[in-house]
Amino acid sequence: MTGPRAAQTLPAYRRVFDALRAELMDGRYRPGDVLTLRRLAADHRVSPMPVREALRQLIAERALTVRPSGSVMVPEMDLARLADLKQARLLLEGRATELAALAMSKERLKALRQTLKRSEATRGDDGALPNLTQNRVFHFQIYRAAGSDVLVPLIESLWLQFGPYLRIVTQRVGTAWGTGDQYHRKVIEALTERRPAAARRAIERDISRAMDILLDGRPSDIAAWIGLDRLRRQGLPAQTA
Amino acid sequence: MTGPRAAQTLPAYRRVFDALRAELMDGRYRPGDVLTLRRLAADHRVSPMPVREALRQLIAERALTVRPSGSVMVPEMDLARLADLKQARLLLEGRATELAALAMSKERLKALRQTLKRSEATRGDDGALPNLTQNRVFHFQIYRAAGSDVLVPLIESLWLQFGPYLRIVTQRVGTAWGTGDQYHRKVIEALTERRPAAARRAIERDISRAMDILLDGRPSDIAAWIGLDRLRRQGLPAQTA
DNA sequence: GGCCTTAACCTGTGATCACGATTGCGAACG
DNA sequence: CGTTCGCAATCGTGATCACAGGTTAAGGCC
Repeated sequence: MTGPRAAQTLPAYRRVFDALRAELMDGRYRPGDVLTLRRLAADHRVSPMPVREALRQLIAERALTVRPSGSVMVPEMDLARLADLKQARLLLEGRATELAALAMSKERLKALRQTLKRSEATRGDDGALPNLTQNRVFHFQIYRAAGSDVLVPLIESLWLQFGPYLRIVTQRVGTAWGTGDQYHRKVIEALTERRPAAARRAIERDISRAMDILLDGRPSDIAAWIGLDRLRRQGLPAQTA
Repeated sequence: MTGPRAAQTLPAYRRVFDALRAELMDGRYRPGDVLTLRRLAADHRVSPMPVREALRQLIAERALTVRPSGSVMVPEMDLARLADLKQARLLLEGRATELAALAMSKERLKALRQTLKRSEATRGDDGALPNLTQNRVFHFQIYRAAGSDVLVPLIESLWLQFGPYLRIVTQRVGTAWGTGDQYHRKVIEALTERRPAAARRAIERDISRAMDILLDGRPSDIAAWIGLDRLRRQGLPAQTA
């Protein structure tokens, strides 16, 4: 278990990378969380070395940041940066959706409708996690259909950056998140009719809705989400700021 | 020389990363070049380990790709991907320039004009390398002025991707590259007058001009640039395809 | 009793080693 | 002379170890 990938086996650093990436994008980590090498190595039953390689990749994607001491943590960000991320999302995902409207095949449209159905079916389940995953699948099915191998990785980087804040959305809106499916329906409609501008506007509304919940001027929710750990790190009693 | 950064000393993997990144962006490597760990380690007088970390970051930025065997190489790309990169550049750098036109300060404008002067001064020097570097400095001075910490890294990723092909431009156009400065003058003009739309159009023309040289339907130049190594790798006699 | 010091632990960094897959070069064969 | 086979050098991967900076918490001193 040491040489290059043995036929079908992925290298250890790849497995760790994929696992962390998915967890970050689905909001399983919280801003400010510190990831230590030996801890992650023990979790994944590998030596610290493959973990280092995986973390380096995630750092390059802006999914993680390096603290002055050298340790790695999930980025914290202010409202200005979230607004910046929102604008970048509108730009890139809007364009990708336009391109998808021109290139979308019948098969992909069918698969997209199935994803929407699955999302509606899991609504109201125990946690927000399944819905978040379904939402991610929905969006990237569209973006991949755009046929741009350049845009998709850039968009993935954006999702990795706001991923740790994404769970706030589902926590806040609760069942109201189900209405997100309605935006998705509009997107599918425009894609079916091959109307790029309409599809872009629909996806922009969906993005704006989600990001505006974070930007809503109610920092108490963000504080509740990221604050616990930060307060705990500072040794203060765990009470809301 | 082993612990975390000793006050002012950057870690080894950071030094290797910065060096490789600059070399890639300025086109010092050719598409298809294979980078081996032990070779780079010897070049930078470090062990293979810091090199691995540096390469992982560059792979995540799409500046390098992993071959099936696991070794790392400078990506090769076809015209379709170059066209894709061009579109992404127009989108992201166009937007960044718009933002810069609104936020550009007098000091930054002055620095920008100095960069242009330096570029005009080095025109006709021995190699194309100084001009490429000046060109890069010029563009990123603008993009950084946009004030978006999200957009700039994405644009950097794009530059890293077409960097290995960039030298073809200067090889082809020769002294005609000097006229690139004229496009840059137009950009400065629009930025000075705070006209975002005009600034975007000007930078788009500059980008299109450079990328179109690569897309010009004359693959012989690209073949001459990337072909030597590829042919050599395939064991064929080194003659133009 | 409060504050400062100090020692032990934990962190990331980097080198070295072992292992197996890959690659390339040379020889032997067609 | 061209092709193919095989061996040897080289490659990437991953584990282990040593080291130094940073953090924490306990213990001693004022």
